[in-house]
Amino acid sequence: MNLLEQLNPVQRKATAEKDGPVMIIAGAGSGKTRVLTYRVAYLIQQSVQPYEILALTFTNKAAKEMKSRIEKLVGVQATNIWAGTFHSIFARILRRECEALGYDRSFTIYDTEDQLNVVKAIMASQNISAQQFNPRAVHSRISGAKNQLVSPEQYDAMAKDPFSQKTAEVYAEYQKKLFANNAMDFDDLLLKPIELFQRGGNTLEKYQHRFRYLLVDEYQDTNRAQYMLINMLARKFRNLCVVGDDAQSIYSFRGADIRNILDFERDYPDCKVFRLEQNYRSTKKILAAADSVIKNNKRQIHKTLWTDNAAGDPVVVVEAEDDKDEGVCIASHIKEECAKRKLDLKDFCVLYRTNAQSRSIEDALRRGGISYVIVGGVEFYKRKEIKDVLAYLRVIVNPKDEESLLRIINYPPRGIGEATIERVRTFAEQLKPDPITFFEALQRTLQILRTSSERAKNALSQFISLIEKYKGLRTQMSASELARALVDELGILRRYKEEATPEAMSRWENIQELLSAISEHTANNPDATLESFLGEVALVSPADDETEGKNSVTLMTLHAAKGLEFPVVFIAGLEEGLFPLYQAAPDMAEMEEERRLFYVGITRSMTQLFLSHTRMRYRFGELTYPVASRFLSEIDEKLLSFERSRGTTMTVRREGVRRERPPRFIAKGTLNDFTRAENSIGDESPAYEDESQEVNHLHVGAHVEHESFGRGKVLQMVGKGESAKAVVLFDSVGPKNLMLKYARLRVL
DNA sequence: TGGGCGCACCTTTTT
DNA sequence: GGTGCGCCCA
Repeated sequence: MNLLEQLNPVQRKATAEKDGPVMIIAGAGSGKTRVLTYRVAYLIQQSVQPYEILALTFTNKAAKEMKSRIEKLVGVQATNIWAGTFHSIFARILRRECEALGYDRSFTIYDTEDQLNVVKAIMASQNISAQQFNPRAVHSRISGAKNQLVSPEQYDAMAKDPFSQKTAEVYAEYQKKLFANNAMDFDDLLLKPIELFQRGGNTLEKYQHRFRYLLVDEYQDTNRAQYMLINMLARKFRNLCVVGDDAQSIYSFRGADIRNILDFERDYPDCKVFRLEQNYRSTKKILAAADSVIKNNKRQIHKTLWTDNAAGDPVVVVEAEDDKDEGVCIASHIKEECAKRKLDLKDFCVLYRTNAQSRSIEDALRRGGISYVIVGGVEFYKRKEIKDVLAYLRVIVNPKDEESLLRIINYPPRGIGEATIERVRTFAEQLKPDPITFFEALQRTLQILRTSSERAKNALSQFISLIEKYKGLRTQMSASELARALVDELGILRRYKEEATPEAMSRWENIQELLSAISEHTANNPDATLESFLGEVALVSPADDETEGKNSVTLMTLHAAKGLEFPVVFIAGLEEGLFPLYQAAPDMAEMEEERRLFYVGITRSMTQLFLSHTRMRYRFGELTYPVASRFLSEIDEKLLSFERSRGTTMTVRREGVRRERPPRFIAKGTLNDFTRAENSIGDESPAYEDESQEVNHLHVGAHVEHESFGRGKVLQMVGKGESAKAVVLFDSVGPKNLMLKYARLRVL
């Protein structure tokens, strides 16, 4: 098969430029992934060994997609290519090499929550007031410093104001703590390899030879550390191909440095630059809209996107009454377009700036009977019950992981309280300067703790033997068997089952799902271990979830949408303050990034684009009256058609009451008064009374309908009178615990 | 020691 | 509107 014949002239040239530095500026929808995959296939065709190729992406999804597309072109050889996210590739390298840096191979990867806990613990131990200095802000500074390759010492030297000085103290301690815990955070996964490569010896050379051909996707989103890594690896053979689009750089909040792409030609004066400017995705009007927006940004690489596609329909701007109405408008447009253009639900996607916005849209879709999937949202592996079980597994694998140890030492409750933990701490302190891990301290405390209660002592010794037991079992059982045995012994599932509340039931299910995930991992990988599972889990993102195959509307944040395309796209919440999002005064650089984000959103769309904003929106629990986004006025008016909803599409009776009163009412009091008054209106309305009567006839097994959750079955009744509750298993959302007083259930 | 309740703060966006 | 944290009581 001649690969090159299937490409347009520029794509072909970019693909066939086998050696030396290459930069491909790939506009939205210009076949970027195609070029990347063909390039890899071409390299292999030109006798480059697959294992000599390293392809770096930002999401697991992108890596997977690339791999499977390459496999289609070159067959099973593709499995030998190293393709993955920066974090997963370098984690893999670190597992092999970290002993040179003093870590064990079983190091734990800390997620954001773990990182924040460490910061909080350090601040507490250093008597830094969490009131005065926000731990989140401290953590974010630390992470920022790490991304910029600023060491604790350097940070300290630059710290002028009190906040920075405190941060410097915490930063230094934080690094020590993580090392002592044999743990790395996300930033370490990039920093430590740099450290490793800079140490001298032949490690760097080894990997330079190993990865003779480097490809980097989304180069515009690389941060300082990633930039360093790429350049270190590429220095020897200079076969570096980066692909990116400065107009789609949307991760500077995470340390991405747009200069990396803008300065590539300076870094590699002999580089070949190719521009992919033909867009194969969108209609002329959509492309023109995107262009009219992005040209308001000052700093960008010049390029002109064009397309042979049809002119297409105008972009529709929808003004909705409020956030609920916005959802309803979206739902009705979806139905309408579905019928008119013979589209499937999977052809639609709804994008928003913040996750919080999904709620009202979900409600509307649910009521409209439109099935949907959310990409992202609450991450499975961040749920409490999952993190609890994972903490056990982590401690079994890496007993130095104090963070996880503290999480489970008294979970499930076994009578080891703060006092006992404090006693162990003091004991460990006494042993200075001979540092021992917290787990070792626990073991030794047993021998010397005479003062503490017999109960605490027993609890401690049981806990320790439990951990020891499973550490021993690791060699005799598969990861999944061990996890099942552990969960069983802990009685977590039983506890949740007995609790029988909807939350507990959902937690129960999640743990089951976790166990299946471990089984699946064990089944899929011949050399699967607990470590390999934990390592993988630490780096998955919710955007990696499989959503394909389901015929549903896709809901996600604009950030999550990068790299995807849909025939019909809705972008919701185009209001000043929300999109562009700002907290304080909007700053120029941030505004340009917001604009690029909007550009990314627009260019996801193939044939139809809807942009919506509202006249009223609930934010932070309060009603606000937003102004339409400046981005809307940046689009050439000739490309737009306007539409206004009067909100009459709303069908629920309670809203009917509210609509008669709104702003006039507010003028008389504060917003809080309004909120309260509004509730009492609802509570006293006859419609509500009627329904609550009906509820009295509820019984277990009854089929009911809820205004937003749809149909369900009553599993359990709890309490009486005012505080009566029902556990209802809904077809759409699963189990829910509802106060009968408020939930207006209709018996079917 | 643990659990329950009420309040404050909140929210970008993600590996 | 939700979650995490701190306080108070059994």
